[in-house]
Amino acid sequence: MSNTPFSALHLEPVSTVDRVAEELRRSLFEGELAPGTALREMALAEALGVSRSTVREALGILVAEGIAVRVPNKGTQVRRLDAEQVRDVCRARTVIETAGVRGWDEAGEQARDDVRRALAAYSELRGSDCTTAEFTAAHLEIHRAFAGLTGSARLVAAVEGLHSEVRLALAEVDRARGNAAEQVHSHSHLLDLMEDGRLDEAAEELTAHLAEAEESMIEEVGRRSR
Amino acid sequence: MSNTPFSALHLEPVSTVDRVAEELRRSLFEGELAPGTALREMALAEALGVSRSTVREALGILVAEGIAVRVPNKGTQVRRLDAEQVRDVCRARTVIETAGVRGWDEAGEQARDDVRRALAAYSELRGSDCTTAEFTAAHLEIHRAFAGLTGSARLVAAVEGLHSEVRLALAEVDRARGNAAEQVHSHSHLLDLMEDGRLDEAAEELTAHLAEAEESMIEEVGRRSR
DNA sequence: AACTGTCGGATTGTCGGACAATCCCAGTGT
DNA sequence: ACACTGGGATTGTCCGACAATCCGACAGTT
Repeated sequence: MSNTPFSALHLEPVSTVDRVAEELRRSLFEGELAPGTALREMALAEALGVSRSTVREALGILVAEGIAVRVPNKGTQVRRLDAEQVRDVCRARTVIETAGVRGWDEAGEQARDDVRRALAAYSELRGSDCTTAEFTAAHLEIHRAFAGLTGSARLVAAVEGLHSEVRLALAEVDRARGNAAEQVHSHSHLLDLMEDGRLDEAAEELTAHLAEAEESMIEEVGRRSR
Repeated sequence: MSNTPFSALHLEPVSTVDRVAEELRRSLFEGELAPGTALREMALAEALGVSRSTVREALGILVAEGIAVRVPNKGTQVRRLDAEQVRDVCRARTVIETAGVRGWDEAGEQARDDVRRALAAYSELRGSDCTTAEFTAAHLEIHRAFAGLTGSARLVAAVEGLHSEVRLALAEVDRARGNAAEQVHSHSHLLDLMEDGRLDEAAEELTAHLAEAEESMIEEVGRRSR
């Protein structure tokens, strides 16, 4: 392992395509672009001041992430989630995240600390003014940390993809914020259980938590489709 | 649910990009392109008789699937797996596939039958002449069916992505074929356990099976890097 | 000899334009 | 009410171009 004094340095490359993709994500999660909206390549290119090729590549990324769908010769549009798909997402989340929770003991100290940090950041965020999207992001960061307990970068990546879809379904929903205090308490309780080594109880609690989230998401997509 | 007499019909659209991506996959899994090989856009475009744009988009797909990596301004190359990454892949597989096995009872009859069918196809394939890649594909199909038991299409997709990396690591390995009889027996035993409702034992067995696979994969990538 | 600066070739990232294939829709005819 | 037809819009793919960046070689400095 190379142990130069610059090991911690890292420069992330940001291409135009990346910026376009990021801007689209932001717009989607913020709810500016409703599910089902057609993402025309030309229109986006002109709006963003880039070429069609660039937009096209960025759209490819969104499709790969699952937050947009591309129908051949028809175009790309913001993914539309029905109840069945929401169930699918939540089932997948439950599998991965509970695996993480159950692996608390074997997880590295680093991973465990990620959970604590994410929870702390989330509870501090409450009250301060921030976008709904930002609030959701902080919440999902906790669940990302749960996945991190598995010690598998690929499972973390998978969960991140699932979270993208969650954010899509929750875009512009304020109700998540309404019971913020309750949410913080719930997660904090979850962490306590893990710290106490009561992992099965924690997994059960997490499953219930996700089921609850699933319910409100289904309710939300139902409201939207009406 | 629309129940027309044509419900089973489905025409998959195959674009040039798709064909290029598929051809690259085939070549990778067949071991013609070793890990670390640089995938130059121009060279590929000329070799395949398509434009650079098309190749570029296809490469983007491979990158999204995780079987190639793109370094900005440097290019795309076949993913190189070290021991740590193989461990990561196998950990992820274990989490998802054991979840499927444990969910045998709740899984639909359809999903359970997929497992039986995949196993049957695998055992029939043994002995007949076929590519190593085809053999591996049939084997992984069983594991895909395990993931299918979770009832989540997204987990299945995740496992398929993982399997792509597995095939990358196993490219051109004949040893998987050597103990084919043993492999078939192992999976068949696994299915018996599930049919008997001894799910915990099955999950344990699967975990051991995957650990074994992990070991031989690590051995393989070690041999290659030497 | 080790380090630094410079140059040229190769490759990528992004752009603009082009054109056929395909799709959607409205209008027409029966 | 249904089938046909034509036009406009959009995508899929191609081509050519150029700046930015990277890599290796080579030369210069201490």
